[in-house]
Amino acid sequence: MADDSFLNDLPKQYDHAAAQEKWYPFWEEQGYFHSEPNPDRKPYTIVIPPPNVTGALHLGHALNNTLQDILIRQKRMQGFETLWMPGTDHAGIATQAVVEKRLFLDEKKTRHELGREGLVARIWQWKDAYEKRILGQLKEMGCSCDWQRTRFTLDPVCARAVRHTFFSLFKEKLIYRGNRLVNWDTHLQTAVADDEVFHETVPGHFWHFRYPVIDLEPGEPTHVTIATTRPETMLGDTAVAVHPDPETTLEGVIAGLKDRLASAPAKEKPDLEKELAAAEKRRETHLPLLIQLRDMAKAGRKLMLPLVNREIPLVADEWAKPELGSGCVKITPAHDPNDYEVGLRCALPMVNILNPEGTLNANAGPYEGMTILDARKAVVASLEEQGLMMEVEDRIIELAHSDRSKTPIEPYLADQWFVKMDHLAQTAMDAVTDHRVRIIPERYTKTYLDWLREKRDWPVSRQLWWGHQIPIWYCATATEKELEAAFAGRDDVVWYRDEEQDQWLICVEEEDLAEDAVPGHTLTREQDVLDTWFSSALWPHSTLGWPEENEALKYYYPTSVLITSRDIISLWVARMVLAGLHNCGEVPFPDVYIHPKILDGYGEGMSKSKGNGVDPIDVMEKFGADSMRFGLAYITTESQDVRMPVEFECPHCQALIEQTKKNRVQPRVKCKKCDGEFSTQWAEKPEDKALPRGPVVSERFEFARNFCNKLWNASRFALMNLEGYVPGPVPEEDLTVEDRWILSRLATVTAQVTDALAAYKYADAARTVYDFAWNEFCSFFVEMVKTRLQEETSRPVAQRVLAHTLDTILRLLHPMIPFLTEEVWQMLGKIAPQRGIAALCDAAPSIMVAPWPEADTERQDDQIEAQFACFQDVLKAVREIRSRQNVPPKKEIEFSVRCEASYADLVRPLEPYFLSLATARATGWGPEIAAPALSANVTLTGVEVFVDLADLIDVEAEITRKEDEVGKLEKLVAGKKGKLANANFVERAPEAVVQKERDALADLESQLAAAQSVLEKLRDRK
RNA sequence: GGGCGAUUAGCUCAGUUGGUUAGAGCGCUGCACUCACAUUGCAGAGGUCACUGGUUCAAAUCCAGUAUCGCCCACCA
Repeated sequence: MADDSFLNDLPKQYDHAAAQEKWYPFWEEQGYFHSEPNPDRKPYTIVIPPPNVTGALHLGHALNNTLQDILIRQKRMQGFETLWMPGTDHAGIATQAVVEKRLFLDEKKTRHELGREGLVARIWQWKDAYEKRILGQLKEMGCSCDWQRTRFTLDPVCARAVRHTFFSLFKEKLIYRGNRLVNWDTHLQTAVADDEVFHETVPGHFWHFRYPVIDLEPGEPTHVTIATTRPETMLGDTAVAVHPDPETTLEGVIAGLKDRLASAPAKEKPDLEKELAAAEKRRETHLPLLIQLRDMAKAGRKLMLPLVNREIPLVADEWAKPELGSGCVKITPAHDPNDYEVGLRCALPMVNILNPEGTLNANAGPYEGMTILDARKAVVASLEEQGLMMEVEDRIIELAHSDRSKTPIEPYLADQWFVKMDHLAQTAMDAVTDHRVRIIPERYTKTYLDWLREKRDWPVSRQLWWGHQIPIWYCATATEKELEAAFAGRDDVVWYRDEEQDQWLICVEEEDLAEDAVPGHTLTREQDVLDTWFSSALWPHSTLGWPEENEALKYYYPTSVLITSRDIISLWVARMVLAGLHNCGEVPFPDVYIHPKILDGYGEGMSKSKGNGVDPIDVMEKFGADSMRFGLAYITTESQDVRMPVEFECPHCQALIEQTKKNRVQPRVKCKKCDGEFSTQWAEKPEDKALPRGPVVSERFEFARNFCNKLWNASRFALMNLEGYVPGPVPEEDLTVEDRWILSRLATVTAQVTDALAAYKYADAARTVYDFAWNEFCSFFVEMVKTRLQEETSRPVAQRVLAHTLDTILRLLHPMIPFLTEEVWQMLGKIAPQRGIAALCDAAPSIMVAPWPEADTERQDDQIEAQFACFQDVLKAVREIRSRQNVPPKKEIEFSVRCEASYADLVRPLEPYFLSLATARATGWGPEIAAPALSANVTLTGVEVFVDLADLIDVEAEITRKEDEVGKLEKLVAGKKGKLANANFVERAPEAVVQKERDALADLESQLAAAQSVLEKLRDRK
């Protein structure tokens, strides 16, 4: 006898917190998350996109990880040996920046006061704290990662992979060092990548000033005028450029404008005309001067750079646009990307005027030591003093800022390390074009290929302390012979001569080199660390222990799918593909699924800096992990990003306060309902921090919470009614119509959910099972089974079908709703340990390891489904009449149905259910049924439902309703008639479509006739 | 500047290869709480599918253009 005492204590509402606390540790103890290579099963592997240890997870992470766990759990149930590899990313610059910021805020200390070791130790502490928090959040979400394999991009296993990769790229000469212009973050004192730079518009000025011409000859201009938004950079100017062919270029511009004007729409013409007039005027005013200057440039003439009194050449270069400004442009190769290119083309010296921390260096002469802004003021003042300053315009400037420190970026010349991309990029492109890697949705392949096509070399060095230090040692003094002697017999050391710097670059594969590794010489190690993406690029194989040849790597690599967001397709996905191909000779994954982005109610991305970010922990506390997961899966459609309006929840009265662009950046917000105040993430002052915190939540998860609760209660009903359950096969003839209907639908739904998940159609899977569980299982099957459970004879079969159907629904939902399904599974196992209709199965000890349902296609029965649909139609008609006639719920009514005899035969077996589902009793079925004298009526296709309510009926209401119905039907009939009267349609449309329309017309006409006849009767009786 | 995507009910979204009277959830209206569930049930109202053209017997769906919004990439002395 099963112990079912727990049934008395089941709460009416699903207690998500209790279930989560109970089952996650259980799964862990059972070792279900852990995977080992198993030759008897196929592997299914996902590596987590490692979250940055900079902070806690946000809702985007919750979505990303939910989608991964859904696949992992499903595949595990399908019998794959599943590995979900978890881990975190050290996120070099981002993490160092937050820790430095904290250090300064809390202790007023800079990293220089702590030193490299001290700071790195602090960052490890930070990492430990946040890694714990991140992994904790994943566990709370129910993620079934193999925690025993947890990796960190900076741990020894990953470090070894980084060293080996760097070494082999260096050996193949795919890594080089060069003096290049980089985006310099003067605050963090490091180069940052292009993608770590954002632009912000700020008000600024556009200064026009002039440089004197040296050795002036008669008829020549005394000065050359140039303009800039950054006048202090003139200290680093090494030339002024003018276009080599201003005549043709200007003519070209004018011709182009004329062409455009000819074909432009009227509303753009005035602007174009203005532009053309300006260009033509310029031909008169500027061109002669530009030609003269060009000739002077070709003659090698020089200008005097004021303030620092340096002679600089006038050069001819196409970068100077004759149609813009004065037509001349100052060239500062060390501090501007375009000027840098000009500098290379014209072999100009590159004068760096900046110190790493953003002050001016000795090259700036009298301005040495000043900050950029101070120098700017001083330079402007000096130029004015010397009468060289012309006009000053106000101008809005798009200023580059560092994403990490939020301070302005300075273009800066520095020694940097690069990975040569031409060949590597090509391999990554080929992998996608020949479909070894498939990107889903497909449109993102364009993003991927477009970026790779540029094949821009990848700058991989960062002047940071937190990261993989570049394994290069420098030696300027040794000879090649000495190196050969020192590293004789070692194939883990290679060296090249750096001609630019006149020194040896020595790279070693694994062990660090000692200072005195080359006798008689001192080696110094490169201080820079590698770009974070360098280690992330190796993630799919480094986590499996590469370069070590081990069983896990062989078994799990390549992984099965990568699930990520679109903003890192180029940064990460492309680099993983090329690194995987380079290191392992195989793509890292055959599929890349790009999921939607979660936006707020204004259509903006969520971020901490906007204050609209939702913390998954808050969502789970309010709705439960199951609801969050289901809600996220439900919105994951292929086509679209998703808007999720967010609200503050008042901690005093739980009222929801709409988030506006205004209040979401305030440190405190007042509740509109209870007037209580609460703090937000912006609270910094003690008086704000003292207030209770108002979490940012979204009501979008409510429907999922309701669904979970519905399931919980349906399960509760089933459990409470399985008393005396005896397992056993059910003979086919014992199945009722509703049994066969639900089993048919169950087979279809099982197939649909399985197919949807295989195609990454999460929303389809979620919607399908939601509709089935709620609208078919709960609303019909459970309701209908109630009466059968009351009777001894029908009870056993009813119980078996009920248990089996619930069992299958639970398994279909488990990947999305893991905790609730396990909770019910365990209870169901106690009462009904063996389940099934034809063949019996012992319930698995956990739903996590239960087999994924197979669609029982033999049970799919269109006829039964059609029969059931008829029943549902009539039931709905009866309910509608009840409702619109305001019949009290407990009052029993009678109805009759005029229909074909065959229709009557279909529905009659289900006749008793009209009583339990609509408190209604059928008095007659068939073609001979006559309309009662006074009736409420619903007309269906070939079917009329009558309720004789004699003196209770609200005749007036029925007349109005019927009139509306007749009007509507008349319109439809007219529409159809028109369509069929169109010879074109009848001739050209496929016969089947035409026939369909004819049938529809006939049907509508009969409905109309029926409705009219009822209406007439009602009018007569009035 | 280049590319990608979106625009369907008050809100958030579905809508297969063009083909019945365009759907769901929330919200709204009415009715109903001993009987699994009020986080519920039953019923109802609510849409010129952004706009303008085109293709077609037939367009929410295909094509072109316009408008608005979002995202990515590049660039701006």
